[in-house]
Amino acid sequence: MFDVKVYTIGKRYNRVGRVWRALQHLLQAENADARGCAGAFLQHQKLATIEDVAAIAGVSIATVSRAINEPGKVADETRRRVTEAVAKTGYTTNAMARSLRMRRSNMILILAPDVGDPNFSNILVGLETEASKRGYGVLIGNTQNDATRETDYLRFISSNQADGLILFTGHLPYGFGNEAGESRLPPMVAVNEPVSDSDVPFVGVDNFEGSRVATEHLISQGHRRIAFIGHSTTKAVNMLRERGYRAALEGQAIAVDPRLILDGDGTTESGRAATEQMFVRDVLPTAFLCVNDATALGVIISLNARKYDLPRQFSVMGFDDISFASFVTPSLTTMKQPRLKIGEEAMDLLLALLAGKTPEKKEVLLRSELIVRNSVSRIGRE
Amino acid sequence: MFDVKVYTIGKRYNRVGRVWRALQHLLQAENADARGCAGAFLQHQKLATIEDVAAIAGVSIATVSRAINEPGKVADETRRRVTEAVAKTGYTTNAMARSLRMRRSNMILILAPDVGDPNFSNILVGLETEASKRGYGVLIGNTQNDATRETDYLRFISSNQADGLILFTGHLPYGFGNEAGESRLPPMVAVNEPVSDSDVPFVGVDNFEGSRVATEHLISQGHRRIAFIGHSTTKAVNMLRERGYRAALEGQAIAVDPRLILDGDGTTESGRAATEQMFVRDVLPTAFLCVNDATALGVIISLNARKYDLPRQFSVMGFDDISFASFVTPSLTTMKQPRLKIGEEAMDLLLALLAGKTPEKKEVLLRSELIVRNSVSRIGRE
DNA sequence: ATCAAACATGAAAACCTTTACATCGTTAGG
DNA sequence: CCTAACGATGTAAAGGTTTTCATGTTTGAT
Repeated sequence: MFDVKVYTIGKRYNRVGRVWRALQHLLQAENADARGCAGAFLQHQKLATIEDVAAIAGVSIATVSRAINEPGKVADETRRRVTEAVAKTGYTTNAMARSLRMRRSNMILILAPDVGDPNFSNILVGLETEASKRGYGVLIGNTQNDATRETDYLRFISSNQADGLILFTGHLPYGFGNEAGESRLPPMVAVNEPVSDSDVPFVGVDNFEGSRVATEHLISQGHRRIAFIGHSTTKAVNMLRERGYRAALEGQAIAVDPRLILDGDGTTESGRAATEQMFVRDVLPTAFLCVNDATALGVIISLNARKYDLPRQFSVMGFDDISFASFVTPSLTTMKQPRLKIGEEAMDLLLALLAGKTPEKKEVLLRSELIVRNSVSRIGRE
Repeated sequence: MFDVKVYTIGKRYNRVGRVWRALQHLLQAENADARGCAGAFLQHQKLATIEDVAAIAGVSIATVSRAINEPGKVADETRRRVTEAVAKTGYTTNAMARSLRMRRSNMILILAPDVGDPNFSNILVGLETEASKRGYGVLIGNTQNDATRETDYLRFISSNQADGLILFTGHLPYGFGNEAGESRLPPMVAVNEPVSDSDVPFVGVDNFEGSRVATEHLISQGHRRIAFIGHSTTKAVNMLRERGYRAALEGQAIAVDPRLILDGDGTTESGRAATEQMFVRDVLPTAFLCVNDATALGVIISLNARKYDLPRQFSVMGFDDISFASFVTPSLTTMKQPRLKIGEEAMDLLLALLAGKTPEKKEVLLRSELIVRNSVSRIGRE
């Protein structure tokens, strides 16, 4: 009994305090107005709160909240008054309070080893576009493959500042699963590279298929001795692209010559080194299929340095279609990754996960597109 | 009197509620533990709160907060107990609650017309690195020069989700100053392009000086007839670079030939168009100073198409040193923008503004660096 | 006319911190 | 011995939402 009474008085007290505060705000707002725009750069301006709006509209804050978030649930007339009050005060929901209450920040953290990577940026644009369209914000973390930084970024997750995670890194961030309390993985989606040894959903290009198409293009131009530059036993992407290459050759009943398959880690330097090695060994192809554009560039540089006339004497094909592919001489024939689309699909998938849906597939593979430029020619005299 | 009594009881009640809740959390945590890692992907896991920590350490939540944020203010023994409790629970401060209370989110919003722009990414890396080092997070907004999107991103500012703003856009975001309540500008710093008609602090490269150095380099190679490609009456960057070009010529007492100054908006296409125009008019320079690398690329493509031997017959110089500059044939001699440094300085300045400091300068200009490659040669027979 | 269901709104709890103020014990200075 | 100052800690308010539950009102069916 006593408790109940206390309660009631407590309520009253509280309510009065709120209204009073609301009035304070209004007064301050008017003052600020009178002062003109002088305080434009002032930092801790009092912004209008939901209470100010409620006071003006003559309703409770609950109603204001509903009018904004579930317009169908309030009477037309009330909604009109609230809308008007919002306009008058310039009210915007305080996202912090909202997130605190809803335990959801509507933010996505993107972890990438290097934001400057040309392969990265357009995927990022896609991610950002889709997120923004759906009312989410995008937080970026540039890890530079540094374990400390990766761990550090997890604070965004554990402190509720981000609801989900996009991984460009190809592995789970260090720092997950160390401490008992730390082991909580947020919903996440991998992009660019699949996360090894895990069931993290992946969105990316179909590397096997793309590489097969690329090889078939070379074959269609009459090439039979096609080198593959970029063999690797560790990089998943390289392995898939090599498999596509092999599949295409086998499909056309062309024997795979192991001397035409050279190691490479996907850097320009590795492309050049591999080419030089071929000349040293004197086992030459008529066409080079490179694991990516950067490698192809190395090959082209090496061939140009040896004064070969491209693409007459050698054809070179890349993969990815990164920005400089069209600027090299000869401009690079390659497979274009649908980066924008990859970003959009990945974000879409992540938001679905956040909404509690279980995706039907753990892997979304998009088609790459053959971009014909000038680095591949029909095989001629040679 | 009565009020006071009510108050006291209210407190007790509240306090009991808190402890009870804290115990609940602990129980749940143990349960979760017992269940193993099954709930790894579970979304709304209850995380440990400051109250759990307080309960375990046997202190009040205020003390926990102090132990974490102002370690000097609590006794050694207490601090030890709190630290231990934090470790045991895996507690992380809830950033939302913290931001709400402190009215500060420790987030910076970056507004850029196109995140994919090669000029952009390394500045972004610099911005991000510095922000992260100082405990700030970085939120990106890709506006695509769309007024609607720019306005839309302001919600991050007005909803307190970001404390400051980095502008790549060269203008204030649309939507500021429209409504009475909307006119509040957060602290901001411009980068890449200064914001016209405003006193927004700018961090960037010294375009005038850089362009002067570039021109002098061409002069030092014996060139006297130097074209400037990229004249503009609207773009501040173009205007500054043209002024640097003129200053260098005048410094060496070389007359400025207006027929050698051509319009250009900084795109590759504009570089090509300008070059073609020169051949049509038959007023030819020995060297092309281009307003940026993209323009230079257009010039090179055009000259290559006309089968000129570069750099023997024409020298071409760029500005920016974007990623493909070293891959073009001939590789591009250019002025390198210290992008990482620009990003770091800009973020440093913004954080200083946020801390309430008034910067001494409204403009931080960094030196660009001459990168000598193969597109410029000493003038020879011609 | 009666009752249930539907509808519109309000009250207050909950989300989790930080911090001004109060309290209490200890120490130093007079 | 008294007081002041100080150091360590606790109490509760404040920050601005969303949402459950309760309350009162209207509608519709019987």
